Amino acid sequence: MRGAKKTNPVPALRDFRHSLPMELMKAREAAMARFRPLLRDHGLTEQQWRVIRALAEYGPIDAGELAKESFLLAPSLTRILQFLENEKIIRRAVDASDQRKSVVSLSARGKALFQQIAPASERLYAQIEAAFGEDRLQALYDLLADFYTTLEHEEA
Amino acid sequence: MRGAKKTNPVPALRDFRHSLPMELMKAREAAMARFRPLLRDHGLTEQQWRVIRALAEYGPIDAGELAKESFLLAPSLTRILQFLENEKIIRRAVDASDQRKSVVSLSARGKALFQQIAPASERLYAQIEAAFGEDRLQALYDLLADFYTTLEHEEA
DNA sequence: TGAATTTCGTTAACGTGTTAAGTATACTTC
DNA sequence: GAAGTATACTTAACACGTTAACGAAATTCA
Repeated sequence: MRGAKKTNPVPALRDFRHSLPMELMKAREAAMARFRPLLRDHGLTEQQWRVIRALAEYGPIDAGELAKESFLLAPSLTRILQFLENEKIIRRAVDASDQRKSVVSLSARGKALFQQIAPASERLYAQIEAAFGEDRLQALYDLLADFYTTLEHEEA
Repeated sequence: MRGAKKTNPVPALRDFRHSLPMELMKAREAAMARFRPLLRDHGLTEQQWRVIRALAEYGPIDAGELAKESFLLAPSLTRILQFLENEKIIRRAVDASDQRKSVVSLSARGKALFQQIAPASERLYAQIEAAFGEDRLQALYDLLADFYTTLEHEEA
């Protein structure tokens, strides 16, 4: 199917399978399927892990920044932070200069959890890179970045 | 903000932003953001629309096939079919030769709904194709297909 | 035939995605 | 400095994603 030339220049309706959002979803699902068991072993969801990773990289930051870095909507982040705080994986403090803001950081337990999961996560990632090829993976990254940058800067 | 790398609180992992599942998610989100308003105007979610499209293309099929074509898990499809049946957009009948199977098809109303939405959906799609470029879009399709094919045929 | 197994669809439980509305704090402006 | 506006986060409501368990019909096979 890859290089299939279309004999028909203008089909009435694009083939159902040729739906970009669906292709993106399938690719993402194929990748996530590799990570989910690892996270599950530690009682974490993919999104909770995203928050932990963001905190490990960007240190104590407020919830707004954290939402941007982990690409979560505010309501989702609220629920996730409630869970992580309950599990004592994160800590929260009100920003002294702006009491609306809540500054989030990893607790000692959160940092330990990160250290424990990160290496295995990296190994899985390396496995994917090896299977698909470093160059093609980079090409995919570049196209994806171009794609959403284009769409976001078009504003319909 | 984005570039402000502080001294690591925790030893470094691959740059957080270089997470393929997240890049795929962002690209998908950028695309879906264009379609959601249209669907919303018709009271449909993205997944409900996927089911309608699959039924429009593949005619009456059983729920199992429909789940595969629309890339939905069985429990999600069950809920969606309940909704669509309630709205009289689809019909269901038990398969005569296998009473476990439920054969689903679009009702007249469902077909009309499809005809009403499809052209606008195609226009939005053409708009994306024009903004990003037909050749690059094709390259993206190809890479994505290669990617999940590779991962699925590796089986970890 | 009859019991064990498999398959199809559903229900359940919990977490996230999405939109809208709400609350509290900060900012602006007169 | 009080009123109006904006911002940061939370809550609510509904739909889907994911996993597990369940009931009914089909299949296998003893």
